[in-house]
Amino acid sequence: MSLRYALLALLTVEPMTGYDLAKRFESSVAFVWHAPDSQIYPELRKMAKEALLEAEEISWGPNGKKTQYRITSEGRDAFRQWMNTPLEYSRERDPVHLKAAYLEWAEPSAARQHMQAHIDYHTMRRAQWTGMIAELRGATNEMLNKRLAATPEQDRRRTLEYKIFTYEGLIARAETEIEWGKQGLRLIDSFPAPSQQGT
Amino acid sequence: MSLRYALLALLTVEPMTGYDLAKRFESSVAFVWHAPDSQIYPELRKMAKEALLEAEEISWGPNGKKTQYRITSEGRDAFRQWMNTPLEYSRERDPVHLKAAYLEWAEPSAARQHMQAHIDYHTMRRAQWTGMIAELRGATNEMLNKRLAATPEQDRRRTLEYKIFTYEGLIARAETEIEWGKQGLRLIDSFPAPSQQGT
DNA sequence: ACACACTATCTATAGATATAGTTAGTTGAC
DNA sequence: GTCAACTAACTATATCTATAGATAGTGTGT
Repeated sequence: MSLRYALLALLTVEPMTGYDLAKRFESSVAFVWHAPDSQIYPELRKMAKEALLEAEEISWGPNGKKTQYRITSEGRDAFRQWMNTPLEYSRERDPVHLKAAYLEWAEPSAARQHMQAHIDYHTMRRAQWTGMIAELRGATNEMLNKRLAATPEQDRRRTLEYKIFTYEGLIARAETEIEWGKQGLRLIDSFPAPSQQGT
Repeated sequence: MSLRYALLALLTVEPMTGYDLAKRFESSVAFVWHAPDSQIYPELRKMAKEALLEAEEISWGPNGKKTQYRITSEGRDAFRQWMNTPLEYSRERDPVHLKAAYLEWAEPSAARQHMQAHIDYHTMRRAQWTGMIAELRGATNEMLNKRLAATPEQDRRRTLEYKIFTYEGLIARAETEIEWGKQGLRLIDSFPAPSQQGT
């Protein structure tokens, strides 16, 4: 349901093709949303049909062409309206904690690996976010610069600060997960070798 | 993909009907997984066909009957194997942070409401987990007591500690989110009333 | 001239998930 | 006794998501 709003968000900066958007979804926006191109292309067509986007055929080389999508004012309205609508907190789906709750079923080495993987994953993500904040603060982020160029001067600080705030939240979350993972490793190591269990 | 393992996890304690499981999914396991009964019943039938579960017809009242599912040794093996398999960290899908990144599009009152809802939601969850830990420590949790009764004495501490550890992780996460939400409120309030933007 | 990586798009399929019903028996309260 | 609330289970539909692969043009280097 949020895919379309993630697309709208990106298209508020500048018109893009499905391919451009798919690439963004692999990198910059991937921090909060992921979607494969096979989901993006149909959604764009659907949104164009609903007049949230305007499709424009652009020729590319002698025989090639591509479709660029530009957000319409309806699209902007829809996005703004979504932004003003409260989120529903949907039901949890958390395989990591599901496994953690039954860790006595795993062999200690596997249990350690789960925790280590958790630590590694969130360490990697923390590094990503930290890098993003540096980019934002150093004004070296291309998307943000384009966005700021199209933003009234008095709103630029808010735009920047909200993005930094978002990444800070993600960093804080990653750090919490890393700490939890370390605590898990200590807990696993505190137990003596287990008997065969769960039969 | 994890639905079946969540079901297996519950069925390692005792045989249950689809209805029992659906109820658990609304309460105790809901902390990590949610599924409606319309997903649970077919999955149980599928698992029975794959010999992970054994279905048994039980009469209930004069005319009623129900189907109770009991985990088989193949089911236990499958669960144990899953527990020993590393998790794939799949792509993110995080509407909260998606919105946060574009908060300048929301009216300040709506932005505040987002953050307040975030704080409220995680405050509620924290209270739930805290209560669960109290139940676990006080040995007043029915499922856990049944589970422990079927666990060899020397493994009971591990079983208990892993569950507490899981909830502690969820509490830590909730607290991080609450802090982030508060920080968000402060940030929103630090800005002067915005001009109409994003046109 | 050809190989290769990249850009651009689309299709098919399977599986997961959400929402909303329908049917029918049981149990307890009034 | 009958109504309501609960137990039990199933079905249908729509949407979302993942995975995989097909097709075809572009641009660069050799």
